[in-house]
Amino acid sequence: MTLSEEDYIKTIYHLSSGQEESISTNAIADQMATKPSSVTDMVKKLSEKNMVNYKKYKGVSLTEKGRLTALSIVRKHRLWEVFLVDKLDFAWDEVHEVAEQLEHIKSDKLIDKLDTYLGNPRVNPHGDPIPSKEGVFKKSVKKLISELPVGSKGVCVGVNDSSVAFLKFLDKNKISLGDSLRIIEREDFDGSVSIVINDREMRISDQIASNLFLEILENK
Amino acid sequence: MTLSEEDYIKTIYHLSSGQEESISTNAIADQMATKPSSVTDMVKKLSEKNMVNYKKYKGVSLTEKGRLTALSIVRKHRLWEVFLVDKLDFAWDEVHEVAEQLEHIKSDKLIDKLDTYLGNPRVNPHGDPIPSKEGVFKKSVKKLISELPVGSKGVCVGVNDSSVAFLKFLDKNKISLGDSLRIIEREDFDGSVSIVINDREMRISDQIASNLFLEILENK
DNA sequence: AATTTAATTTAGACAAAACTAAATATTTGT
DNA sequence: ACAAATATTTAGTTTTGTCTAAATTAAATT
Ligand SMILES: [Mn+2]
Ligand SMILES: [Mn+2]
Ligand SMILES: [Mn+2]
Ligand SMILES: [Mn+2]
Repeated sequence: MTLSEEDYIKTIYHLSSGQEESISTNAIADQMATKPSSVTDMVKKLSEKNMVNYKKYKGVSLTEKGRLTALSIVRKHRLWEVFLVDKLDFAWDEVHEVAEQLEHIKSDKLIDKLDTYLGNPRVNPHGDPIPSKEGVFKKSVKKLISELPVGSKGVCVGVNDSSVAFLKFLDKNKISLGDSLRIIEREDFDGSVSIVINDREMRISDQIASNLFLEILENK
Repeated sequence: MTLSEEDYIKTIYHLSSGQEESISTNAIADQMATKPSSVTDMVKKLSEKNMVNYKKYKGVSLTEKGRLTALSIVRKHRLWEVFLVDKLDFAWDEVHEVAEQLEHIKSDKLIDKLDTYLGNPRVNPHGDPIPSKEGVFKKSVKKLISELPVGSKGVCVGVNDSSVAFLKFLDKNKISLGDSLRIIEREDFDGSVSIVINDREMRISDQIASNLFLEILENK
């Protein structure tokens, strides 16, 4: 697999987000900042190599072989991201570009040893799950805090309402995407929720709980 | 700079071993396992970019710009080798191939932080010096035991042959890089050498003496 | 259902980096 | 000095991955 082939496979994987979905030529071209005609060429080659299912004008989907290849690249990408943040002290938003290069280094031994060295992490600095060597990983499911039972644990990954007011509230209360959060108690009366976030306990209203997504880690 | 250009620059640097020497097309082709005609093409391109001085049929040498570029790649290569051995527990002879890939990762921040993380090492696991960010490095005054007179004292800093067999021999005989060593006597008949290493006297064959580098403290 | 619009593929071109075979320059040996 | 051997360059191809422009197919609108 060339670097370019790997990036295509990974993009197709991300666009189909684990599903069997058929991905369009234009969607891939947009995502990769390339031209649809280039995508057609590459997709034909990947089809020859049994990495994707492709029929003219009908879009493309990963074969099982392609899916496993994608997961192996995603595994490398996210392990390197952990390395950059945990060991080299990069900020979480600086790592993606470098990991985009490092994910293409060819050495099974390297990635095994890196995994061990990092303590076999299961998520990257953004909270995305890291597939195992065999391509198994905990599929992440994001849900609103208001929809989750007491005791749930997860990582803040998104907002439902992205109004300035809501984002300002998050800033003021030192809540950032990527923060770990646990639900301690829910008040039936008003739907307000006690949470522990970054080792700090606080109470949030139902309006807040209905606007903040948690990524829950469950077995796939 | 493309990956390929970088490998050419680095090869030219190593073949001229720091000197102003003019390097032949065939020497580069041999070293890189490629064809002389490919070298000619690349050398023309590097000349366009002011990385090398080139005149038809007269060989090639690095410009100052080319030399600094080479040193930056060597720096990355050797820092990654330290990382692989010190942090990931690779053996000496396993690191070069992976470092050959890692040296091409583009990120100044990455290599700065890696350098800090490793404790600003000045040599790689084979005892070769690591240039600073500015391209300055201590030119190694290391010599093979077989080339040194009786009475020489020094520190083991590198190996010539990094084969598994040789590294295993060193392990078995508790010889590590950093150990102090003194040459007691040399047998003319077979070139074997008596040494004192870590207050322990032993005799090593000419083959061993020809593969172990000392950094000299006193020469007498 | 016909027409317009959008998506996709094809055809032809290009740049990078490699190759082979042939031409040319340099070096070596007598 | 000159022929033979060797080194180097040139010319022409190949592969990979990209592009533009044109043709074709599919989808959306009237
Ligand atoms: Mn990333
Ligand atoms: Mn990538
Ligand atoms: Mn090396
Ligand atoms: Mn390399």
